[in-house]
Amino acid sequence: MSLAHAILTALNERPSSGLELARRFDRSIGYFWPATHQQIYRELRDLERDGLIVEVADGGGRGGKRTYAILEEGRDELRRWIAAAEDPKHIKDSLMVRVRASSSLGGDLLPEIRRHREIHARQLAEYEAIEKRDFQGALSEIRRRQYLVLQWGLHLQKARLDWADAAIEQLETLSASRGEGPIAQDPMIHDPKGTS
Amino acid sequence: MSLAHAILTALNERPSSGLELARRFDRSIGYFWPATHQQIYRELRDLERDGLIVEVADGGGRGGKRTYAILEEGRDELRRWIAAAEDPKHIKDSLMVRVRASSSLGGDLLPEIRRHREIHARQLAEYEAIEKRDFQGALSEIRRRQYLVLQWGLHLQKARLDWADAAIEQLETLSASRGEGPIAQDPMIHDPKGTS
DNA sequence: GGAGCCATGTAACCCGTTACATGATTAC
DNA sequence: GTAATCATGTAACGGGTTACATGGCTCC
Repeated sequence: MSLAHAILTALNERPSSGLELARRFDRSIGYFWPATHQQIYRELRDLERDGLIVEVADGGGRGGKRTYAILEEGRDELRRWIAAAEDPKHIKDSLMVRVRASSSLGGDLLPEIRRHREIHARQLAEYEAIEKRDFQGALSEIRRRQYLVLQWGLHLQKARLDWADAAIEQLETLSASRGEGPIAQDPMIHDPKGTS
Repeated sequence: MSLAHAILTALNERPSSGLELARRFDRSIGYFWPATHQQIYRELRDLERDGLIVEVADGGGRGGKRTYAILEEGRDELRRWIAAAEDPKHIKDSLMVRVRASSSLGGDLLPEIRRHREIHARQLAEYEAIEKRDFQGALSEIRRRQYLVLQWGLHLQKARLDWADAAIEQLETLSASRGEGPIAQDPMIHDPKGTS
């Protein structure tokens, strides 16, 4: 239920058209709430219908640029949402499921983990470049809060990188001691309490 | 597209009924691929239709327990999927969007961040308990791979905890120096290159 | 025979994904 | 005038969420 709120946040910073929002979502806000232009257009329609935003400087329908701005009702809704309690969502991570699957089925995950390692290293470098470029020296309060968001990105990518490095090391020493192949014939795994 | 694979992974470890799977998904596998019983029943139906699993020890329809086991075709599909390249998915994090929103709208996020801190501290403690209980001393290869998955859980919760602690500290020193309330009257924010 | 739980299932809705369609503007 | 790009939009599908329905078993 929060693509709407992410869009309200973006429009609260600056009135924008759908495509401008889509492009802004490729960076900054989109790092933590990605969205395609199709989703954004649908949501803009709904937000306008609900009276939280308005179209300004109308430029007609298909093909013409439509710029939207947030209304006071939209800010009210944003304030309400900021203050609301909302638990962190569980993260889906197919790589972890595959590691788990490989523990009973075998298979060489090293190339894939190395590939992910590089992706996270690149993302980390990108965040660090943003940090150097935009968050040096004395910061306004607004900027300091934006910095907090970037800091989470840095933390997350570092954690992924650390995990990948540890995993690569552990799997290399494992595969050095034997040839690859299925690890277990028996599908049952060791599970002392039957609660796995 | 990988709830099916998560279920195949679970069934490869041990044949199970729908509800047993749902319960197993509340722990272990479900930490990285959560699923409700409704999803699981739907997926079991489709997997059986596609010939990747079979019902064994049939107990009739509504109200009777149905136990499923993986077929060799299911294992083939799992092997194929383990080896396939699949990029890490972007993570949606509504707390980060709210921090960003609060940077132009104001609002006190400290209570919410403290609440999240406690949730992550509890989850970390849970993972550490599992580590102590199940991953001490010499480990089989199977168990070592399962340990890798747990290690990612530990990394992730530690990163969240660290971020929360840093955020709490920074926001406390900020709010100590002024009263709460909107930070900016002007919805436009500082954005040197217009690329935020 | 009713309360509570185990177990499977249906239905409606929302959101995200993918593929495609169409109009407007600019560059040559 | 046509190709490329900007910009908005439609349609179909699939997965996840929530609420609810139903049958069977056990305990008292």
